[in-house]
Amino acid sequence: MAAIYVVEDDQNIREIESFALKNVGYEVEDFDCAKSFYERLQHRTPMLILLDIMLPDEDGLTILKTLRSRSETRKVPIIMVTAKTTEIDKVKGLDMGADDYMTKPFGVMELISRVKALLRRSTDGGEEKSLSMGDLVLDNEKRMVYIGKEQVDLTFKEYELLKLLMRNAGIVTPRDTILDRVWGTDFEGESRTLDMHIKTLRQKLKSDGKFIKTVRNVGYIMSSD
Amino acid sequence: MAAIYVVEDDQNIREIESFALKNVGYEVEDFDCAKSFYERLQHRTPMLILLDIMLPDEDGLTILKTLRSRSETRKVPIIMVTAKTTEIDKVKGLDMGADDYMTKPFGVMELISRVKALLRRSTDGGEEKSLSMGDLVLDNEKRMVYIGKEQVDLTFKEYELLKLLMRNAGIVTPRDTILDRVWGTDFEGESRTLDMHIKTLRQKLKSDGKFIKTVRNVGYIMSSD
DNA sequence: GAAAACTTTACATGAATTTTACAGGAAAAA
DNA sequence: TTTTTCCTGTAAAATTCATGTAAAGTTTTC
Repeated sequence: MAAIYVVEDDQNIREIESFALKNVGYEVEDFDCAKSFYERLQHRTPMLILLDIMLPDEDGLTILKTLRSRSETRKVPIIMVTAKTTEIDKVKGLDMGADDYMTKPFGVMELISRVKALLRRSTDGGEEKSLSMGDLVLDNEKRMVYIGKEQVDLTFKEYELLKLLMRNAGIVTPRDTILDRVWGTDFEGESRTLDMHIKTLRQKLKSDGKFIKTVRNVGYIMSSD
Repeated sequence: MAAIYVVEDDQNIREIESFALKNVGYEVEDFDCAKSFYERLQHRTPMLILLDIMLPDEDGLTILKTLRSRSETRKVPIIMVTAKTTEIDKVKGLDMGADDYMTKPFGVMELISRVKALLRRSTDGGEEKSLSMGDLVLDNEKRMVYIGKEQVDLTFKEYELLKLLMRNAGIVTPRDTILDRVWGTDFEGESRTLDMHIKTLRQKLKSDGKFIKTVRNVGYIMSSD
């Protein structure tokens, strides 16, 4: 699971935030300036960012704008944090695309509940976007399949086939149904086409290939046991 | 469907605009002065207005302000048109709430695409100021693309294509969608037009061209890995 | 009317898909 | 159990099909 990045120059506040979040199970990385934050961003994209508006080297709003313009971070939820109540209204008014705002000082509970709410919001919106089974993940947006971190290169039919099987994980999909859904209703004549694709799929999925099981005389089923 | 109103005193330009828009299927009504325009407005509200800044009887900016103050026209998308480049900056600076700006002379294709984009925007969301991926930057305000410091010269379609791909960075955009978004709904027949533009785009982006990946049987995806 | 932008045509290329042919092995029949 | 049958797995060859590319043609811009 990705981490939460805390960007805050005040050491005290940073530690409180960091501690609170770690305490409820999140992985946290913290930064005291924009520079180190940007550097880390090169290597890892967080699942949420807690961003202070006042930083020694760069204005929080500028950072926000930059993050929103980069494809890797465009969709990362961001909570802006500021000390002044007056300032927050100004910031909100600008509507720079932050997902939430908080004024310091704030309670630990408030922080946590806002983070949770935001994460819930950002994942619920993107439902059905991916399917997974164990370490096997099918990402429907990228149209890409992963075994853990490793990317698996599938052709069109292979992908459609796997998607169908994963959608129906745990229940048998008859051959006819597969041919119908993946190849189209009017696929005529007997041939080894489907078997062929199952074979290459199993091969490409390596050890995860065993998730695809043959149900003799009926079809195939995908299940993790 | 509602119409597009073209308000422009120069007969030549008015006819070109009018003709171009009608040609792609819009219903157009045109006016050579503010007076007749206002009269017509009493009876019918258009879905978009193309408004020249210089008119014989009333200043375009005044008209704009009036339109924005009336409840019936407050939300109608408006494109301001002006002859002088210097003037457009002034107008933009004032930020009177026009939705887009164009300087004469402009190409017919640009006009149509801006109209389409604006109509789409008025139903969808807004636009980003700039997009980036690695050292590749697309500046939507300057309407310009850079590889690091170096400026890349793109044609209109190339730019729109790249913008679409970058907006959807990380997710596959199907061919149909691309044709629909960049070329317009009514693009008929199979041809290699899209491939052609992809090819030149890849060429012009040099090493960054590899960010554009083809997803066989589906479309294209832009991603940095 | 020249130049630039865009589209079409025609063909090349190579990946994806299907076919063919046969091997292997589970279930059914003897 | 043994035999037979039928279904599925596999490999290699054949074919199909989507995309890439160049060049010519058309439209648009200036």
